Parts: sequence; C-alpha cells; structure tokens
Amino acid sequence: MDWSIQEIAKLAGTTSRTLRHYGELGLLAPSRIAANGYRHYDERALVRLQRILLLRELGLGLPAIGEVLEGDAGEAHALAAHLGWLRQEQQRLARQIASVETTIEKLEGGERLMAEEMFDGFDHTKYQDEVEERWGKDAYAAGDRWWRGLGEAGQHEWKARAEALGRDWIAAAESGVEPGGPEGQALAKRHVEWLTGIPGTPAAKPGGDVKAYVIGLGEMYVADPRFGVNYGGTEGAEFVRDALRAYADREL
Amino acid sequence: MDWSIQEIAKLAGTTSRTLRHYGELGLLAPSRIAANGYRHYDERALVRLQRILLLRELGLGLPAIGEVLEGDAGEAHALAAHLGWLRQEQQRLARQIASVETTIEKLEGGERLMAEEMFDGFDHTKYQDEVEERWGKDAYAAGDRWWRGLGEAGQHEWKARAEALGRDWIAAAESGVEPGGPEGQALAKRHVEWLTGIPGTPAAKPGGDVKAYVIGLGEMYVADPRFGVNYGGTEGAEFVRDALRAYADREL
DNA sequence: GTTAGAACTTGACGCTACGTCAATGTCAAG
DNA sequence: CTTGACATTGACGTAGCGTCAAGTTCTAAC
Repeated sequence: MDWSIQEIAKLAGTTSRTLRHYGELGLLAPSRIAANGYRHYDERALVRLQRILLLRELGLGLPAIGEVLEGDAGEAHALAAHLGWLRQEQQRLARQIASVETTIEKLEGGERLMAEEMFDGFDHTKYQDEVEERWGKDAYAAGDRWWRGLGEAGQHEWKARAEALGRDWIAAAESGVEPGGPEGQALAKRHVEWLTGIPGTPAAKPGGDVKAYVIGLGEMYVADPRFGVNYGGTEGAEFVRDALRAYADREL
Repeated sequence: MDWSIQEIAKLAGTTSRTLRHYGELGLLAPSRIAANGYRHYDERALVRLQRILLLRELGLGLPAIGEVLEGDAGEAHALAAHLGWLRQEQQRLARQIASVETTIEKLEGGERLMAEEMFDGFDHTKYQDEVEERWGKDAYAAGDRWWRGLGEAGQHEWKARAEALGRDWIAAAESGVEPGGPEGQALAKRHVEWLTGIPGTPAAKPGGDVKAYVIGLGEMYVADPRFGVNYGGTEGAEFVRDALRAYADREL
C-alpha cells in the first residue's frame, strides 16, 4: 500500500514540492517510482517523513535532520546541541530588542544618536588591531582594563558625558566664537576633565604626558572622520582641535 | 577630501563587498567615480554609511533602512514596527526552546515521541477541514469546545494516557496474543474508557451511538496511517481494530 | 622603463528551505 | 477526443553579503 505524492503530502500536512526537495537532498526517497516517473511513498516513508517534519518544527536544519536519520548523530545529542544555538539566538534577540528600545527612547528625546559611533572608536573588540597600532599594545591592554573596570554604570556615565560634550562642542563651533576664547576654553577644560576625571583613564597612560596626549587627540579628531563626525564633521573637529591645543599650551 | 573603497570600509568597520552591494541596491552611492572606475566616498557618504550600519545592527532589513534614509518612513516609526517583529521572533524562539526541552526529556525517559502526531490527528486548527469532512461540522465544533474545556492540565493528562495506551497496544500486538483474548479485551476496555471517561468526550457526540463510533474509530486507525503509526503501523492498527470490534460487539 | 604585488573593477555562484511559475507528459472521466 | 486534474523536470527568487575568477590599474622598487 502506498500513496501518490499529493496524498502523502496532505497526510503529513506539507506540500509536494517539499517532498521533491527532500528527495533531491537524499532525506526521503520515494519508496517506489512508477514506470511513468510518478513518485509513490509507503508507510515507512510516511513515518520517516513525520520524524523529519517533527524535527524541523523544532528548528533543526535539514542537514542535521539527515544526520539524525542516518544514525550518525543521536537524536538527543543533536537536539541538545540545537538547544544551545537556540538559546544563543534568544540572547542575541534580547540584546537587539534592548538596543532598539533605547534607540527609540533617544530619538523621542531628540538626541542625534551619536554615542554609538563615538564609542565604537574605542571598542576594544572591534578595533583592537587598529587601537594597538595607534597607541601600542600596552596602551590597548591598559585601556581595556580601565574600561572593564568602569562597570556597567561607569560605562554608561562616561558615554552620557561624551554625548553632552559633543552637543556642546557643535553648538560652540556653529556659534562662530573663537576656539581660543572663553567658551572654547571652558569646553576644552571640561573635555580634559572628562578624559582624566575617572581614575585610570587612558589619558594618563601613553607615557604620562597629558599635554602631548591632549594635543594628539585633537589632531586625531580631525584626521579620523569617525571621531570628527561626533563634533559636527571636519569643521567642528577643527574647532575642537584648535581649542584643545590652545588649552594645552596654556594650562598643561 | 574623500577615500577609496577600502579605506572607507575599514573606517566604518565593514568590507568593500558590502559597499558595492549597497551601491547596487541604491542604498549608498559613491560620492565620486574616478575616470578609472574606482569608487570614492566623502564624509557625507561616511555619515550615511554609519547610519546604515547602525540600523542594520539593530536588525532592520536593507529595504527598510532605505525607506528611512529616503525619508519615506520616520526612523522612530520604522524602529517601532521592527520592535514588534523582534518580540514575535523572541516568542517563537521561546516556544521552540520549550518544545525542544520537553522532547529531550521524553527521549531520555525512553519514550517514542508519538504523542505529537497522535494529537495532530485531532488538532482543531491544522486539520479542521478534514475533521469536518469526516465527522461533520457539528462534531468538529463540539470536539473543539470539549478540547478547550479540558484546560492545560486536562489536555496534558489526555495526551499522557494516549501515549501509555499506544505503548501497551504495541506490546500486546507484538506478543502474538489474539485481539479477542483477555489482554486485547482489557486494552479495548481501557481504550473506550479513555475516550469516554472525560465528560463531554466526542465519543458520545456523533449521534450518541458509542458502539458505532468505537467500531468506526477502529477502522479509521487502519485506514489512516497517521493514527496507525501510533499503534505500531498497519499491523498494530489492525490488532486494535479487531480488538475494538470484538469489544464493541460484546459489551456495547 | 619595467615589473612585481597590491588594490581595484565587474560578474557570478553559494547558502536555507522551499514557493512559484513554465513547459510538458499522463491519467480518468464525459 | 477533449477536458481537467495531477504528475514530471527545470529554473528563478529570497537576504545579505562571502568568496572565487578573470582582468585592469596603481604604486613602489629595481
């Protein structure tokens, strides 16, 4: 007793196309192919098909299902491995949801969503090679320890202050005042305090020469558009650079 | 001031292939194409690229990002819609995880994972058309009410008893005893009690003729392989059918 | 001036699990 | 004999690029 491809598809709650697909993958061969080329499936094939569909509903990939059916992998073992992957996906989704939520909040608050990129410039995992090349391996390791040492709350505060600073720099640059004037110098003071205010900040690390570091940082804001963007583009970054240089020359 | 495709790719933390891909999708065109065909990107392009990458990290599709960038859709609006989809995905994953976990437990308990398919045969949503055709519309509606009325716990118990019955039927059929003998008749009695034991069971519905219903059910186990599978295939189902017929003839 | 090597270009296939035509052949019923 | 239902193989499309492949151009060394 066997059935045509449509019949078995309805019995199992799937489509004939799927059955052909499984056929060419080697997952489920027809039990018989008639002289006219029509596929026919018997009861054993139905049972196998039901197992396939059950595993597929659990989210297993077809190759993994194939291994289970061929006995290459224990069913429980394959499912346990799959469970790990599912949990990872769930966590990834949870993180994404959290990110989207905070982003929406920021947008509703009228912010310009700049902190992410600003922070990316310092991200220890993403730009490790580049950071090491720019500031040296020791500086990277020290910066990494420093960042981790901040903890959740500290990191959050650091980023919040970075955002506030960025907005104020942009406003100052657009207002047309001089970088060496009182507004620019006040901002430069805040900027240096932001960099050095937290104990262990990398500002103090590369040689301990804070003055050279601050000046170099200003140059970098101009040279590296990833930072420049946070200060309103190249022109804004030039304003920051000039203000920092003037401040460093006078005060540091 | 602009940069080559490789430079901008490194600056933004992506690859040149991705940039070309965005180019042909119309998401991000090079700001300039030199006489030699090389792509070049300026600062505005970099900012746009960073927005694209940020939205992409949040899980938005490239077409949706395109709409946001073209101003066709508000950023917050697009993200809110996306958030709904993310939450749905998360729930789907949660259900899948739960299913995989219970499946693993069953496997470790040595069960044969039959309950799913057995239940599928009665699933009100999946096989509604077929059930209506086989038993009539009223029977379907009644069965649906009955099943919902059981509640979580009741449904679980009903399925557990179905599984236990299936195992015992298979064992009896394989032991070689007669369907009309004491073992077969004892099982038939349990089977009917299982069907009718819960108030409102559909067994009593289709006309109230329990005897005809039980006999018809036995035939269906043989005729419909989806049920037969739960009793060890066609041969097992034939054993069940014969035992049920004998029991119905004698006792009902 | 030449030449090796790096960087650039435009195709085009591959991956998941099928859905969806397209063109054509087969079978049962009227 | 025709019609309609059902079968076949073949091939494209999906999301977002990774990854060759084959050919051109730039750069720096010799």
